[in-house]
Order: sequence, then structure tokens, then C-alpha cells
Amino acid sequence: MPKEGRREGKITLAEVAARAGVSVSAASKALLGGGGKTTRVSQATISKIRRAASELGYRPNAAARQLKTGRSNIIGAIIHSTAPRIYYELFSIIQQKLAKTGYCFMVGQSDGSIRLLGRYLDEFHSRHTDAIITTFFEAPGENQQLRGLYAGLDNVLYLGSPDFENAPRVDMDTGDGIIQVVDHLVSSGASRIALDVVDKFYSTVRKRIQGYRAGLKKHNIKADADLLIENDGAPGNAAATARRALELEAQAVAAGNDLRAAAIIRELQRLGRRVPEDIRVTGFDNMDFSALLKPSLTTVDQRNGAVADAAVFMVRHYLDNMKFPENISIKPRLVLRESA
Amino acid sequence: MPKEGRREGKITLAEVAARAGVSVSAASKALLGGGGKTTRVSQATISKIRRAASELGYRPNAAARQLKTGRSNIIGAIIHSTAPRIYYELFSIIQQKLAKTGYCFMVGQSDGSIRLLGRYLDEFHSRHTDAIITTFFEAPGENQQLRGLYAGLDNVLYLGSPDFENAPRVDMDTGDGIIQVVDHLVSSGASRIALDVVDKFYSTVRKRIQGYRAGLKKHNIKADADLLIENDGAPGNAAATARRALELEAQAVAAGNDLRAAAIIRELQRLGRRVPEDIRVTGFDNMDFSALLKPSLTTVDQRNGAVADAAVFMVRHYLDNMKFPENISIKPRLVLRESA
DNA sequence: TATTTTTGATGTAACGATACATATACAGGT
DNA sequence: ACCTGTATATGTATCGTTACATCAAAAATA
Repeated sequence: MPKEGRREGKITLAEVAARAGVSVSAASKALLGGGGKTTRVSQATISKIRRAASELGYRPNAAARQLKTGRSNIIGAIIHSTAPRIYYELFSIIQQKLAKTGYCFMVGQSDGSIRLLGRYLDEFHSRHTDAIITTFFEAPGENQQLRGLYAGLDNVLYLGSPDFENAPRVDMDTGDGIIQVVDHLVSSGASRIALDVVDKFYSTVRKRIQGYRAGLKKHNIKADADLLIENDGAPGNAAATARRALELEAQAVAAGNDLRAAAIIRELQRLGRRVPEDIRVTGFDNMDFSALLKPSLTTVDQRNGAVADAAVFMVRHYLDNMKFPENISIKPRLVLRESA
Repeated sequence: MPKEGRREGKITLAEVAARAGVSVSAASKALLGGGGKTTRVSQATISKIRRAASELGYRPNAAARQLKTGRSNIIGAIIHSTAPRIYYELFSIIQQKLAKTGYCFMVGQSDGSIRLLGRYLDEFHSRHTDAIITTFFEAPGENQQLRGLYAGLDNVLYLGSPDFENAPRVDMDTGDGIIQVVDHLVSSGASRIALDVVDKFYSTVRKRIQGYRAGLKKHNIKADADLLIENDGAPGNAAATARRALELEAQAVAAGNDLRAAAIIRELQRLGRRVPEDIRVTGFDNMDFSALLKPSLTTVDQRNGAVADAAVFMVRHYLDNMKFPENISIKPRLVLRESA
């Protein structure tokens, strides 16, 4: 990183060809793998060219190649959410898998701002990303804008719990996850289950509420509207949720995520309650620390590995013009530990 | 994401020019900002062209632009480490900051494999990334290979605790962090401090050991070699470290990271020890869950925000051909909580 | 009015790679 | 000898932009 003057000495294909004593076309085909359609290039010259290229340290100019072929070999990834952290691991797995098949990963994190999301999509458009993987996150009243942004983009894979119909997606079935939680809590004796609702206007949260209701209905338990404990996502107020749950004499609290579960447990313990003896608590996400809490956390694992596999499967099939299902739904898995 | 047939209808600059009734050159200059060197374009035509462009939904072809200008507007990021997770947040902040200034972020995670690192560097080379931000991670015996890979790359910013001299870097001073830990522990009465050493061959771990020794020396405490408790990074064996610390009658354990600290605390509690009364434990990284453990974790915050700021500062100054310091060192901050 | 200067627009040649069409050589078949 | 075919190499146009040179007209100076 010198203070002035950029790196020089980019080797071009012409120079490689010159050194090998062949034409540029020959060099191109040789390095692409020899097997042209109409014409081939002999083994002898292939190795001659390969040698020249490696001696010169030739790296093909991606921009030129892309301009000619129209394919960028770039996969765009958008993390659009107010809780981006959850997706880091997921996208990290996807990136590593795609890298193995020769694709580059360009990432943009929007943190919930729709303006920024638009900027990323524009940028990806400009760069002719071969595909776009995006988390779909819809804040209240944004539906129109969102549809507008994605309209005309036909190479997008939606990830998470997207509301879009007729679009290829990998659905992380949070509704099913919370049903499993309710099943478990009810079958072990709890009927008053408080649901920690972080912001009910977001689509993912709505799905969670639906799952909660469906779970209770399954066991013929009347859903007490009070037990939906709402607040905004500020980190401090999980404690308030804990206190409210006690007021309501809830037997269990299903927290919005593991971090909030940890905070809720802490507050309950501070108030002299034992978890799970006095009140049970469940999390969501199964983060790395969840097994290490005291009590260790019963939680829902969204199976990032499986989600990543599905996403890569769909993207690769799309890129290779092969058939693939419109929608893969990954059912989460309940992880039973001490807290509930 | 249709099963067959790619997206059509890419609008080219020529079409915009045609619609606005001007030449391609005029359109180009207008959209670039009007202020050409030798010639200018009038306000009237600028707006005419702008309108045409937006009506057609024109997006400049990044590949063509890059081919002509030589600048890709891409920043490459490499997460090269066996513990990549630590860097997610850091790179996420950097990405968001750089996005604001119009740069794209292309990311490759290597998980410690030097082959993969090489592949990413090649790829970035091909794509003419304007700069590369990389964590430097040197496994035993890899020094030669690493130097080879980075030789000739002059647009790299190293992040973390890199061993490279004469290369621009943002140093996260882990050594200083552990000194602060030792200071705190000693000044509150502990002299037998066990250090949780995850793999002593890695450069970052070596720096931590150095800091530990320096901290003890400062207080005239003879370092007992036994108190360096070594093992590999497998998640299960933090418990072994805890037991060994008890055997050695350590008064405190400085864990390699917060996750291990959590595991160590758990094991100590399981064995009937109270933290911090019987034995103190400190972490490293100040993760989001650390304040929620019981006891809440005293740990070292590496100040990702400050590191990201420094990285962005250096990269931007480099890109704009401005002067910048060769090395910014970010001192971590000790966060005092209950566990020590 | 003639001449310079300013302002605005256009034309053209790249950037580096690939796809296609074209050339050359030397087989074998008639 | 002549055509046909196969195998290998080359030439050339092109992708969409931008940089530079050129050009035409209007404005300012002489």
C-alpha cells in the first residue's frame, strides 16, 4: 500500500501469447480449457501457453471477460434486517460453499434501511451479478416500496421467512419452530406461555405469533392476548418482559432470540425465581453461547447448515439452467436443554 | 429466478444518448457529473440526459467502466483465521462504512486454509480490487508461504495483530489487552493467574503470551510456566482448562475468549466453586452475551468500532492518494463486570 | 470585420478478453 | 492430380464505457 502510484505491471493475454509465440486467440482458448467448439488447440501448445502464463504471473482481467461474456461470476448477497447479526454465520457458510464452485461473493448489509437496500440492488444490477441472495425483511408500510425494488429482478433468491409468493425462496420456518416450543412446554405441563414479541409489525414476528397461536390451538388452549408481551427491540427491555411475565403468572416465556432469553433469565434470577423450576424460558437461534448459560438454554435451532445447503443448491441449479423447486422449507429443530 | 432465459433488456449508454438526442460522449460526461477536463456539457442537456437515463432505468455497466478506467470500486476482504466468527461484526461495520463512500465489498473467508487464501487473493487480483483488507493469520511453518502470497501485492491493509513489518496495518493490541487483565487481577489480590492458551503456535496467541508475561513482570511476579494451560481449540476442552486451573490452585483464569470463559465458569460452578469469590475468570472480545452470563463477564473489548474506523480511514486515504500513517494501533479496553 | 477565446457537442480509439469466421497444412479417398 | 475432411492456428469484430482530440458555433476581443 504505497503512498503514491498504483500497482503496475498487469500482464495481458497478448503478452502471454507473445511469449509463447502464438496468437491471442490460441492463448485464450488454451487457458479456457482447450476444448473450443469449432476449433481446438493442440496439447503441445496448450502446455506452452500454460507455462508462459504462469511464468508471467498472468491473471485474466475479470472486467474484460465479463464485458465479453456477460457473466460476472459474482453472487450478490444482501443482509436486510434490523438484526443482521443472526445472518452472519448463515451467509458465511453460503459464501464458503459458493467459493468452491468458483463464484465470488459481494455483500451488502442494510440494517433495515430501504434506501440502502435500493442502493445495493442498483449496484448489483450494475455489476450484473449472476444471482442475488437476499434476506427479505418487511417493515410496516414498506410493502409497496419493496415490491417496487424487486420488480424486474428475476435472479433473486429470498432467504428467511419471505412474504413473496411465486419467488424462489428458502424458507426458515419460524412458525413451525415456535409450534415445537409450545408443544414441548405444554406437554411438560405449562399452559400459560408468554410470548416475547419484539416488534409485531415485522413479517417474521407476525409469523412467530401465528405459530404461537397455532401451537396453542393444537392443544385446545385459549390464547390469552395479554400473554403476548410486546416491546421494541432495545436490548435493555428484555428485563421488562421478564417482570411482566411474572405479573401475568406465566409458567413459561418463549423469548424472541437467545440473547433476549439470556437477559430474561438473568432478570428472573435476580428476582429470586428459579429457572426452570419456577418458570421456564426458551430461546430462538441456538447461538454458540446458549449451551453455556446457566441454566443452559432450550432453544430452536434454525439449521443454518441446511439452509445454506438449500440456498447453494438453488442458486447453482439456477446458474446452470437446471430445474429446481420454487421453495425449499427448512424446518427448525428444537434443542432441549435445562431452561425448559 | 426463471427456470430458463436470463434477464434481458440491459439498457446501454447508447440507448440513453439516442433517446436524449445527443452523442454517447455527451451522455457519458453528463452522467459522470458534467465537469469534464477539456470540454463541458450544458446544464440543459445534462438534465435532458439524466431524465432519459432514469426513464429507461439505465444502470452503467460496471465491467465496461472498469475495463476503461482500471478502477473496480471493489474492496476485497479476507477473513483468514481459524476463528472467523470474531471478525464478522468487524467486517460488517467496515462494509457499511465503505458502502457509504461508494465502494463494493467482496468477501472471502478462508478458515485458516492457506490454499483457499491464495485462491481468494488470485481472484481479487483478477478483479483488480482497489484495495484488500485482510486478517493476518499465521499458522506454524507457514511464514514463507504467506510472504510469497502477499509479495507484490501493494494494496493490502492488514488487520488484527499482523506480524508483517513495513506494511500498513491496524493493530488490535491483544498484548496490551492481556496486560490490562493482569493489572486488574493483580491489583485486586490475585498473583497466581492461569492463562488459557488455545494454540501457542499462532501469532496472535504468541502475542497474548508475551502480554501475559509482561504484565506479571510489571508487578514483579515470577511467571510460573505451569500456569500456561495449553490445549487445542476444540470447544469441549475449556472444561479441562478449568479443572487444571484448580489443580494448580490458580486464583484467576484469563480465558482465550468469552466463549471459553463461559465454558470455564460453567465447569467451575459444576465443581462447586464460586466465581469470583473462589476463583476469578476473565474473557476476551466482549461479545453481546457476555454481560448476560452469571456472573457477568469481566472481559477485554477490542473496540471493533474504532478498528473499523481506522481501517476505513486508511483505505480511503490510500484510495484518494493521500498520506496516512503506516500503522494504527487500537488499544483494547478492559470491561469490568462481576466475574473478576 | 477579422481574430481570438470560450462554450458546447461530436467522433474515435482504446481497455482486455472471447466468439466466430477464416486461413493453412496435411491427411486420406477417389 | 483433385476434392474432402480433419486438425490446428490466426484475424477480426465486439462487449459498453471513458479519455482525448477534433470540430462548430457563439462570444469576446482586437
